[in-house]
Amino acid sequence: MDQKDRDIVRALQRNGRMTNQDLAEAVNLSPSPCLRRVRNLEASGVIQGYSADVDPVAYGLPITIFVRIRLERHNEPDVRKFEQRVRMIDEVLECHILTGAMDYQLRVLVPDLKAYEDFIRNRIHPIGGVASIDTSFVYSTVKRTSVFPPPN
Amino acid sequence: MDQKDRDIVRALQRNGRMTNQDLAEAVNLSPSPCLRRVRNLEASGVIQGYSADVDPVAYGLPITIFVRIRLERHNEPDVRKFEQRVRMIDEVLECHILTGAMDYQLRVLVPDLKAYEDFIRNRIHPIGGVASIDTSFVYSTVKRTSVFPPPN
DNA sequence: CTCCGATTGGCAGGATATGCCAAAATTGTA
DNA sequence: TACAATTTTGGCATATCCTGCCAATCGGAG
Repeated sequence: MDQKDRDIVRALQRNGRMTNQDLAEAVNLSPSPCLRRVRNLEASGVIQGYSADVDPVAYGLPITIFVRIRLERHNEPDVRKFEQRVRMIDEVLECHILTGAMDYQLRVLVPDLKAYEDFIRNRIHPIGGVASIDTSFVYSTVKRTSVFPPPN
Repeated sequence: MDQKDRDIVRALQRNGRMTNQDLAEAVNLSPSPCLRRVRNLEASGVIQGYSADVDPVAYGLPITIFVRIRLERHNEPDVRKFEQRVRMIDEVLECHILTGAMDYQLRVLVPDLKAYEDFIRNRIHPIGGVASIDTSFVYSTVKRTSVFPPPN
């Protein structure tokens, strides 16, 4: 993981479908060693995959919601059960554990408010053991990039 | 934006570098119309781009932070200035406006705590007009996907 | 200066993308 | 229901790109 690897990673974050030839040129390598570095980054798990960035509104999911959830009990079985169930919910694109009060923050995508009500009532509440739910709707997005900051 | 387009989108969210031939097979099309649909989705802005998914720890940015910021004044110039400055900060990968109290939520990536202190002191505070900052560190990530839920 | 390992560059064969045209399917209309 | 206009599809040929192999180069260590 040297400077050249970081250059490659950032170039592929900017455009994950650029040809290996263009990538090689962008990082001042010839195609062969460039491709080998990319394959190494993939095999070692630095590059976990590639994905299309899609406009959720155009796709039909105009409502993004950040949901913060706190559990009643923080014992192993309850935590495990909650996390396992959350992973299976398609509407949940992200779920992080935040330091502090054993809080979860979920990023949820739904087509309308009715779907969000369904999500809470039929997906979250049935899991059980939820102490509180705090809902924050995304009004608009000021910035969204997948390119990591350059290392200094 | 019919069902086939949605299938294409979700397949490319799962693997943004799959060949057009494989994609065509996955959505039951021949390569030609499949590629044309992809190009249309790109040209119409549904597919905004492609990016490599990179492990931030392996890259050297082990600390993810959600920062919630509230401004002192919500007038046009202050808001515009804040958003413009935030967009220029490399460490900020996301910035959303949350409904309710004109709050911002930022996703920030830094190598260590010192860098976060620098970020707050030298990037956020100099903007001015910030009333409060609430910091939540990500302890671990339970789920993270870029594939949208299927439409039902 | 010399040796050794790692990295690089170039080449050839195979796979993939892409533009074009005819065929098929779909939509709207009477 | 039948028909016509439009859209979408499938297949082919060419051009581009990927990828595995081998020799050449680079960078340290002794």
